[in-house]
Amino acid sequence: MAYWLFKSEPDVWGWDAQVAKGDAGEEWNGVRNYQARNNMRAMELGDLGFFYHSRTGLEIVGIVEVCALSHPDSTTDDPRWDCVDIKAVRPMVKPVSLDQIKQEPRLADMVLVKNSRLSVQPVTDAEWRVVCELGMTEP
DNA sequence: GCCAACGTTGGC
DNA sequence: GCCAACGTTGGC
Repeated sequence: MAYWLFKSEPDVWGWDAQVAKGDAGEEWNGVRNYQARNNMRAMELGDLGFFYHSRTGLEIVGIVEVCALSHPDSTTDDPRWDCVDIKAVRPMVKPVSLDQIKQEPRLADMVLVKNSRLSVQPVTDAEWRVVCELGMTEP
């Protein structure tokens, strides 16, 4: 069981859109970066991830679950790209802002801080617990 | 809206 | 296989 972080611009695909998809979930498509793709290929059913709003918002707003293993990305014919499906699990009771994350010493090594451009990132168990604590939600 | 950082592309 | 040029991302 591993933890991840998914980034999206809320204007394009935000938490509300994800919630609207319900338990069926939705393809996390459109990723055209090898590192991000490889992270998705490593995911297992039931893995959890944070849902982060980039550009506008700059905060972790909810928790999602991987509900389909990596498969071809339906938005392209290019066989290089595939993606998992994710579904919304629950919102953060209190969204966790990038500012908070940067100010929390225990989160200093988060990929979000170190390599903010990677759109699908791994999160360690320890980081997961700290962010859940800040977000006042169950780990 | 700007621009630094990063990833990808393509000519050599 | 190198690296300059280019495109994209995302915090500010």
